[in-house]
Amino acid sequence: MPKVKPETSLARRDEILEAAEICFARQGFHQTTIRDVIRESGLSAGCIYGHFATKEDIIHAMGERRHARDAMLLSPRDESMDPIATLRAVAREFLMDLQKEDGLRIRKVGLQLWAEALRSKEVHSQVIAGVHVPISTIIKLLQRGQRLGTVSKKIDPAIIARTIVSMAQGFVLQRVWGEPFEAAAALQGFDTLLRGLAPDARR
Amino acid sequence: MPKVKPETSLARRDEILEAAEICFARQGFHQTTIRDVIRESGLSAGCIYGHFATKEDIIHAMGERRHARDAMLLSPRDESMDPIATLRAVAREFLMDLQKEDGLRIRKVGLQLWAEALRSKEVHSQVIAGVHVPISTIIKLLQRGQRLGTVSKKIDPAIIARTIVSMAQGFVLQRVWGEPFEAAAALQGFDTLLRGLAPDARR
Amino acid sequence: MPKVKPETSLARRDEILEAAEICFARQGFHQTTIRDVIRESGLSAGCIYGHFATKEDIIHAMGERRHARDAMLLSPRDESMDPIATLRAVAREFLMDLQKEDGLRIRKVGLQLWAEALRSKEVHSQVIAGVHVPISTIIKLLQRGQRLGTVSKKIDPAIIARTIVSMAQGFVLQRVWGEPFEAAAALQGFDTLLRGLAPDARR
Amino acid sequence: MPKVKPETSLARRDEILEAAEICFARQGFHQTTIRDVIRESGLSAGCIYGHFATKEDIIHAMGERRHARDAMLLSPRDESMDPIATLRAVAREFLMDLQKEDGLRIRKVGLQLWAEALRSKEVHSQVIAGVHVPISTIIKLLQRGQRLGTVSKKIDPAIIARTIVSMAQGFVLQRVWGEPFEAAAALQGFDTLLRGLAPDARR
DNA sequence: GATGAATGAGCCTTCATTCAT
DNA sequence: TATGAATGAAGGCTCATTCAT
Repeated sequence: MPKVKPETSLARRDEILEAAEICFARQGFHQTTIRDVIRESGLSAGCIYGHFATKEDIIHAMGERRHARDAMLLSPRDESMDPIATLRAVAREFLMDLQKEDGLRIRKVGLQLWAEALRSKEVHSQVIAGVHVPISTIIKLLQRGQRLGTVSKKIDPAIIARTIVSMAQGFVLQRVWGEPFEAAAALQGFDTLLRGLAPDARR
Repeated sequence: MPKVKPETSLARRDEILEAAEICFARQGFHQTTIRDVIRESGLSAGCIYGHFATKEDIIHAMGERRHARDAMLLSPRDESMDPIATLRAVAREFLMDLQKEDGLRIRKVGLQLWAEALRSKEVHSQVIAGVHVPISTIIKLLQRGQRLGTVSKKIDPAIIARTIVSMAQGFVLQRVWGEPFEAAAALQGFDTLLRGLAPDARR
Repeated sequence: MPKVKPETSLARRDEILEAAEICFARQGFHQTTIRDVIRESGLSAGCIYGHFATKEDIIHAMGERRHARDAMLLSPRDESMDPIATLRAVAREFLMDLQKEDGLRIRKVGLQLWAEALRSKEVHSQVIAGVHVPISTIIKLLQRGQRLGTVSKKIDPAIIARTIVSMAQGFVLQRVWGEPFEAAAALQGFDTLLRGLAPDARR
Repeated sequence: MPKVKPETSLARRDEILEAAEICFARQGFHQTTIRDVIRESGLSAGCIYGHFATKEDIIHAMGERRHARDAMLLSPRDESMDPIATLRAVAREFLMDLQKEDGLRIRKVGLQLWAEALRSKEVHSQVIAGVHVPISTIIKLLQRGQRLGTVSKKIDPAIIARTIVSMAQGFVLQRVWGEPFEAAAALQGFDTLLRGLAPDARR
């Protein structure tokens, strides 16, 4: 559909997405008009429609962009480290990113996408795929922890992975709403959960 | 604004909200047209606008409705029970509600509201108020737990309360997306966190 | 069309017209809603539609009302007086009426009717009929003046009658717009015209 | 507000106003729908709203247009001529214009504006401004006439100016209603008034 | 007769998208 | 490729009118 060769000006595409992201974070998808994106980007309608077939298309590209950013944030790292420590490090990085201005902005768009996933099959797939990346990473870490004996063998890695991701999602919500839930505090909450993973934690 | 006397037929108002909820859950606020609500409710445009001044107004009323439902779900209960057990019971009830058809439906609308809170001052207030109800309930339970010695004195009740709420929010997200994260599994994850609250849990 | 016997409650009809007049003077016909009239009259929609078949009907009744008032204002008087003096007396009375609050109000509605006459055959007839009353009265006065020798025989009574009515209409316009054109000044202008009617006025 | 650059195609703006004028003269402002203007102009809704923010805006622009046309009609002319003769010439031109098809049409819209002036502050200002142009022109002519001795020193130029304008307004009314009051007849009436201005006209 | 909730046609306006330049 | 005026389907909302009580 895009009428220009993809490689010719990915820069232009990015320019558009950047402007769209600003608008989407500020007003949501459906309150953002193409004219808003035009104004924000300084480009013209024709130009935007040369790079994206529909507004929906821009939303999908936005989803990909978010996905890519997350994948980078949660990319594979030093496998020699202790799994629990790795988990904590990743969580820390994730939470720190939420403190930054543009980390927050993309999360606001992310929340829109979460809602949009209820309506759009395509966005739903993106969101689910996006969630499965950290889940499987965490599962692997927990399994390694169980093998190493630092994680209780009684817990189900799949369940805990989803639990951890849930917590992260909730942190995101409270952050984008501007609630006073800083990275340090969130990390304390996370640590409490980690404590519950210890092999001999009482019940 | 309402063109009919407020005391007349709150039932009619509810009828409209019921229809709107079905539409909103299915298509989102902005994809739902008043015509959709008209079709779903079997009423006329004029009648709807006799009870709500604008579409936005319907969204706000929807927010109140959700808020009310949550408050009921998390209403005060037997104070003689062990705080941790109480916490677990509330969590259980909340998760069971998510399994039911209309519990799910209202959560889908809730997700829309979470997103809407980024744009609308009014919805934002509602959402924040809605979140503060369980937070303060949980804080009180944790403080009682600390006094009774069943909860570690090292944890900060406010932080843990927010962490628990975060987890719940994440559970909701995964449920409304149709992810395979059932109540029982979610409860296991919750229990893991509770374990981390125990007074002598290792650090 | 009115569903109540006409003689039963002309008072109720008048009540409605009174309220409508207030609304019409304030907002014009088309900006006035039936709800406005309902609010102003303290009656109900059903009641109003029991006395008038349509909103258009109310406008027509309004026209009749205005017509009647004008006919009264310009009703036949002492025929023994000097025609020019009579003319002046009528003009004076007319102009004084315009200084009064409710005289002004009905003229505002009258202006709406003048405009409405362009669209509605029915209102057009009313307006024309309303204009012909003073015209024929004035023609008769001028003809008598010509017979008596106080009015130049060179002038055409029909033309001067229309000219006088034109002046009066213009006075009304400026009054309803709130322009500083008081009765006394208008009367001076009128006198200047009368002077031009004198049998030996030079040219 | 305009979504197209203001300098681009004033012609298009005029095209819209032309179509609107036809509709307004035929049906009045409030009976004219945007659809009517669309049909009459052959343009689209979007296009019209690219040039005018609201329907009200079109009405205001219409007022300006009428104002401009009047100013042109009554524009300054040969100052060496006798003031009374000038006055008569202007009146003549004005009355002849009323005989023409489009002169009549714009006067019909003018009548709507006169009525609208009761409701709209903005239209009111336009109408008043429009009326003040001829008034001040006439005042100056009369004052010059008084200096030259062709106009009685006893009359108040301001009052007579308003009187003359009143007469003109009344002529307009009768013309737009289709009354048999032709330019020649109206001019006779006007002459009668002028006669009353002569220095030695009897009192 | 009176009430007022309900009706529904239709209005003004927006906005995603196209296309001649 | 880029531009931006133009398109027109569709949305939110109003309001004259009806009718069961």
